[in-house]
Amino acid sequence: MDGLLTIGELAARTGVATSALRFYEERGLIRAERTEAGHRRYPRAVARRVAFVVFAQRVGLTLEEIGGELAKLPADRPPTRQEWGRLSRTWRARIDERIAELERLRGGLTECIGCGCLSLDRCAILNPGDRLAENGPGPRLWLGDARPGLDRAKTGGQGDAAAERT
Amino acid sequence: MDGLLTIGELAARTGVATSALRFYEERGLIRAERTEAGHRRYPRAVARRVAFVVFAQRVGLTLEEIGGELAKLPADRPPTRQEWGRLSRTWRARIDERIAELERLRGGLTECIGCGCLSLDRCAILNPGDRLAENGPGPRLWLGDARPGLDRAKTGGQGDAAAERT
DNA sequence: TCTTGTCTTCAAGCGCGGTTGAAGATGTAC
DNA sequence: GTACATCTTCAACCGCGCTTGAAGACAAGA
Repeated sequence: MDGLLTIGELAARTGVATSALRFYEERGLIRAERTEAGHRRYPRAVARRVAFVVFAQRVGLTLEEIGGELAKLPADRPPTRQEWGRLSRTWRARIDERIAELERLRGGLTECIGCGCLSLDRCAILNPGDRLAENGPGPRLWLGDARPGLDRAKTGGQGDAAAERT
Repeated sequence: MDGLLTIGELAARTGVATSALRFYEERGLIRAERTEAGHRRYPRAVARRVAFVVFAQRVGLTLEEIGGELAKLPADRPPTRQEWGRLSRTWRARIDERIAELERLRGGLTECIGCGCLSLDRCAILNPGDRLAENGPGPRLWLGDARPGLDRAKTGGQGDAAAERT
């Protein structure tokens, strides 16, 4: 044991299933050395990367985005303070955005919905500025498009999804 | 026009694609009357339900959960203050939880990760209490299981997903 | 009347993030 | 040397939240 972990050991340490680890590798998020027999061997630093993936997912990033972030970090050593500093600033911003939105929604629970105005036309929360009908897609406007990625509670389909109505 | 909307009109008003509206109907979230020819006709109140769905998705509920919530509300009239009061209390709690988690994660950006301890074993944020390895599943522990549903950034698979490692 | 647009159903497909299972190689403990 | 656990790849499948497309009915204006 050169400080190298088998996939099972890494799974045990990180709490991430082996199938997920292989999946992450396929997606380029982590990498493994191989034994002669073709078995994966993970340097310890990989555990940090896996932890990073889990953390980032929890924050609300997609695996693709996480891959992009990971590409900025060294694969084989802990990141420097500076490297982390850059990264965490971006993340912090995204988290703040999402929190702000949740607070806005929470406010809507009493102010807008509570007052019965969930009738849509007048509702500033559900219908921010009446740009709605003109804009095309639709739910994307409130749901995802404005903030592509964060929480990705619904970046939904794939293409533009330009709805059905002309 | 009895105050009844066609599916296209409802789509235009709500910003939700007709395909999604049919999908919601299939899932029991909304209902439509039918013309002789079988075309859908929506009472105006349905627009409120659709708005509700969008709002709730944004908060982070699944369609199934939203169906449950909608079942508690009248289909044909605006909800009373009391009805809204009950509902919004539960929601507020969920939003608060999610915000709290995001704040915790944000804190981790500097306190835990920033200090380099993303080495997993000592990390209080990634590894809340070391119950991790014992508990079975794994990522579910941090990711979804604790808070089944909210934000559902990852309630992931279906069953228990008891990983691969014994 | 004819054309164009909107509606219907039904089946299939997509992106995401994996899991499951089969078939086989390898490693380890007794 | 023989079990039995762990590993490999590969293909298929899952749940979620829809979208897309085909094939056909219906509606409204010129």
